[in-house]
Amino acid sequence: MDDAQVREALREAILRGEFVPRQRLVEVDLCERFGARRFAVRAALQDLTAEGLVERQPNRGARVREVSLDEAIEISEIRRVVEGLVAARAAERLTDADASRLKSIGQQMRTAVETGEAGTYSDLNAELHATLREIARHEMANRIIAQLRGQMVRHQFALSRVPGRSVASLAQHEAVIDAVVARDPAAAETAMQAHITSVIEALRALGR
Amino acid sequence: MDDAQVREALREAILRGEFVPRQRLVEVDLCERFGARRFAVRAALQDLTAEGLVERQPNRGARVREVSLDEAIEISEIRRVVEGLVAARAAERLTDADASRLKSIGQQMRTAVETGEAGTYSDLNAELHATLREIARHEMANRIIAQLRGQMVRHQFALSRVPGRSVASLAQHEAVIDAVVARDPAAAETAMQAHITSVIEALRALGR
DNA sequence: ATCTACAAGATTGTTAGCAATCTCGTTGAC
DNA sequence: GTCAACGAGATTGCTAACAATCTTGTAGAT
Repeated sequence: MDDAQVREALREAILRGEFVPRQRLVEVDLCERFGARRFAVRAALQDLTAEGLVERQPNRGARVREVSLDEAIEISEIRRVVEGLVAARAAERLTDADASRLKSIGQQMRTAVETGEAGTYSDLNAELHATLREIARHEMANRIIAQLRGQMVRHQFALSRVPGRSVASLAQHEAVIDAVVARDPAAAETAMQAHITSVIEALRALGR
Repeated sequence: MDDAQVREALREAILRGEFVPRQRLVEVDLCERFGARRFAVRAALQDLTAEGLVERQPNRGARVREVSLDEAIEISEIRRVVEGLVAARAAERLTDADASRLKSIGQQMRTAVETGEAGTYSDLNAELHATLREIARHEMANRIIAQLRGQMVRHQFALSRVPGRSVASLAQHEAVIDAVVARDPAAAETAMQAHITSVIEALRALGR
């Protein structure tokens, strides 16, 4: 396994909770776990450190970096403005096929909420956001969002378990879809920002 | 010199134009240039690759990454929303001392434009943006802005040489200062976004 | 029982050198 | 003259091993 593969595998392992915040990431253990040599493991650790998923201290090795609630809120504030930009741009670039697709996702989300399928809703949530990014085709925004997402996974999990969260977010997602499909960039941006403001508020409520 | 020092030195060298876009960054030459061993140079190259300043291809080494005009425009679009967030937050968090400082910078900028000191204006421009970031204290925004800045330096240089650019931007900067000092977050955000929209337009004009 | 000192083991940081790959220049064929 | 093949040199990728640093457990003193 080369360093890019280790990096991908380790990132996924962290995102899925196999390695938890503050956990030591011992090189020799990672070599065994991923079937790689130290060279590749060290390179992967360096990259994941640059990404903010891992922290390293000289002579003391690497740990999964813990993202505080305050930091999660700041990250969400950045997401609010950047995903607002994405939504606005999607509204500008939308094709008819895109519109159909967004409507379809919206309908599936409503069904998932009505039938109480939280996992499906969560998947569709991710799919909606990804679709907007595809439509918008703003490379730099995509890069930033991808990077920030890795750091938020734990808090997102916590949020998804808040009762009523799906119901609340459904209306917001639908508003985003409606505005984008209406090809109204300003409304799309506003709707997306309102949605993520609601995420921020829910995060703040977690801290109380 | 350790890898952090090489990274800083190499970043600075790239930003100041010692190494130009597309230029090969040969490890052994960098070792000599920075008085470092290959280990440190390779680590620095890896980090600067993650930062987007350098690109590396397997077995073919590293080059200074060229940032296209299109990418510069996308970067500026991100800056527009993120620096808008910073301006709004600065407006919320401003102290009286902060206000005095911003006003002082604004006055110096006006003087620089009136006396035709483009270099001074450019420095003050950077200082204004940095001061807003200090006031806002949004760690994640600062990180993103710092990273994007490194990638924009070449296009910023091109912009600063556009005749009349300083005069045009002075009014915009003053509008930002006024809104922040007035503790009006929405106006601050709008003013900052208008300023960077103007940057984006100037960038687009460079391509024609 | 608690605290300190020390040594052993664990782990990270780095080196020197070799293997692998690419680039470029030269030569020969057409 | 152009193009292809080959070899030498340049450069990157990686290894094995050693040095440096930290952590933990044990023994001894109080």
